[in-house]
Amino acid sequence: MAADTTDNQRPGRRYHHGDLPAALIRTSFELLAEHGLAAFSVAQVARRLDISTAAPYRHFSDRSHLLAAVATTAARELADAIRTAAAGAGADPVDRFAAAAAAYVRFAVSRGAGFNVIYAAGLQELHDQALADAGRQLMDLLIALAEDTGERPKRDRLRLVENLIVLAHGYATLYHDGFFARGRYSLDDIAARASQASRELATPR
Amino acid sequence: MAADTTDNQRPGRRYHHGDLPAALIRTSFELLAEHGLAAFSVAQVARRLDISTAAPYRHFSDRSHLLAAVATTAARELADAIRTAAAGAGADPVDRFAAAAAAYVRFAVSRGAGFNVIYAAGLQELHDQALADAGRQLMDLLIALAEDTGERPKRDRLRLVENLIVLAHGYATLYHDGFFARGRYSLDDIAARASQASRELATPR
DNA sequence: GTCTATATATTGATAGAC
DNA sequence: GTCTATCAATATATAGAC
Repeated sequence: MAADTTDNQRPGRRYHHGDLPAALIRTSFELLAEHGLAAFSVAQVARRLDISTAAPYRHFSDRSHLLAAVATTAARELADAIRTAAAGAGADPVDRFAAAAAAYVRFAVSRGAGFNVIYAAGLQELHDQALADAGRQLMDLLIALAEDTGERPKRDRLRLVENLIVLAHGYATLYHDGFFARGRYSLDDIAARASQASRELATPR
Repeated sequence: MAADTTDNQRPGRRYHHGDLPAALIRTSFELLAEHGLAAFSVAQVARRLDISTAAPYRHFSDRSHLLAAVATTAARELADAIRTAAAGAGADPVDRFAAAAAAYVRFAVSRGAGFNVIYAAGLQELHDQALADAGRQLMDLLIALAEDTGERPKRDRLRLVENLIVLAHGYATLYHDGFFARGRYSLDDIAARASQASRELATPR
């Protein structure tokens, strides 16, 4: 893959940052949204910030620890986005549940980070408490939204949460990977589809 | 990432193949199932086959053309698997539709290739006719299965196909990425969940 | 805290011997 | 058709100068 023109390393034009850790996390989101988790590299983050490739390692011991910080931020911001969407969807629990699915799709596509990053395989081994807590709170939020949609056995409630996650993540992933590109769907279209399918699954019958 | 112990390159133990192109495709599926599309490399395929890294390029001009051959095989075999599953599910169109979702999940997880590979962004630019045909036939099969489930406007039928794809691909992807690992779900559990959700969305209400 | 420079690994891909 | 050898990129990560 050719380097972005904005990532060219030009010695002599480097500069210092007031808050490099925050800048690293912010730029990581940009690259995740553009190229996905698989293509994420510390070196590319550094290039885009016009700093040396060594600089990030002063603040994060390795690639995984930077990604863990990104994942923690993502989990918190995603939970906020879902809370805001649910609050704006009114009083009907099914409306709120469906709004959560749309919010997930928009967040995952625009920021490049969803459950794949928050629960990424390599990050669980770090036993990062902040990440574990943020992930847990995100799950608890989704479970609460599912429970509100109707009386169900606990197992069915959990499966409803699972359905929302899979639908929203599936739409976001396939959209990012270009599967829907030839259909000329916009991000709003995709979010609406995930939302509608979640609504149908959540509606008692 | 450390190389697999089975991928160690040991000069002196190399051998020739009767049908290297077929072996390359077969081994590519193995690596896709283990590490996913993002980690796929021609070099690793060669290492596992105990051949030089140059050998594959006698049969496929570059990485993309090898992947296109893999994707074409995947599309055909996936369509076969779905046809077989539908045929074994009986006469009820909803049963057949649900069986297709389960078949997709099993295929995508066990072979490492689903819509993400068949419709991978980089492969569309090759304008490979065999791949395009195989992908089209796969889609036509899913559309036919969706149409059989009930009278619907064309737009709703297409969205039902889309829902199946997203659900099945989402379950397969998140399972492969380890999201369901801590829940101790088996592949059969995951396939059943994708199937059940597809069934609910396909059931007229 | 950031830089330069470096060590090491892996990749995609090619040239030329056999 | 396969091998050896090699090149240019790119990656992670570290040592030591400033």
